Amino acid sequence: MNLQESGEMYLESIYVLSKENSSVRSIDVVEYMNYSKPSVSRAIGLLKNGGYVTVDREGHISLTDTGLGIAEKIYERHKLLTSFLISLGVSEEAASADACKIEHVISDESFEAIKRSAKK
Amino acid sequence: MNLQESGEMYLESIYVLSKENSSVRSIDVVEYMNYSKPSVSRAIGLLKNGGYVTVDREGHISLTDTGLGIAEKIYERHKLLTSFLISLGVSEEAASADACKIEHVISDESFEAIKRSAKK
DNA sequence: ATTTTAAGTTAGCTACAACTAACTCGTTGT
DNA sequence: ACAACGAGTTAGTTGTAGCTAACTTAAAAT
Repeated sequence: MNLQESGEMYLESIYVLSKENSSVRSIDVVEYMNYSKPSVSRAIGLLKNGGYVTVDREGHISLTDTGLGIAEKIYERHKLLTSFLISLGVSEEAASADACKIEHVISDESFEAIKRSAKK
Repeated sequence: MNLQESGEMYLESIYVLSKENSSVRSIDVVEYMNYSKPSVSRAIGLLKNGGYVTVDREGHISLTDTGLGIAEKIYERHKLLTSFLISLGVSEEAASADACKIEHVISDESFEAIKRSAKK
């Protein structure tokens, strides 16, 4: 199973929610992402199927090692790309929205280059 | 008709091909984008329908003013984002590939900010 | 104890955008 | 004249990823 952009968004959302709350259920993802319950249900099913999350009998969603790795990577990109754009004078809202798009499509090579340049 | 990312790619391709050759037909787009003939046929139909291109009875595709405006905008983004990434030490191939993704999703605000920073 | 609510699932729809197979139709070659 | 080829279209399929409507099931409230 190869993860699509949408899968990465779900993992990132679960990751962020995990940091804010003690447990994450589908309904939390529904509210956070503003998607319908069936859309989230289906997506979580795919992520479970692909070995990116586990769901216990109470519906608590946990990231697997693989899932956590991806979520952390995307989240790091999101934060860094956002602050990079802000440093160029972009508004917070636009920076975050654009980071959200770019984080899924940029190569490791380009991301690392931006990261290096931002560190200086 | 609201233009999707794929529509922008077609317009950009037609624009680039127009600069290289005297006329552009569907088959040229097929070869350039490495898509099937029906995919290109359908896409050109949509672009024609949306007022982005015209096609004469010999199959020669021309950009309308609207289509040209979009193509130029995307192409400018492509060039600038590519050279921006290259200036950060990214390889030409990765820079171009990433620019190709980012050019469709970045906001005007962020693009202008990167443009300003690249000019210095 | 029964009703109501919350959470999740099933079924089926829509849109986008690629694909193959097979067709038309006009130009070129023999 | 007719076969072959090139360009384009039609029909139908696939995959991704949203959606609504309607269902199940378990927990909470009356």
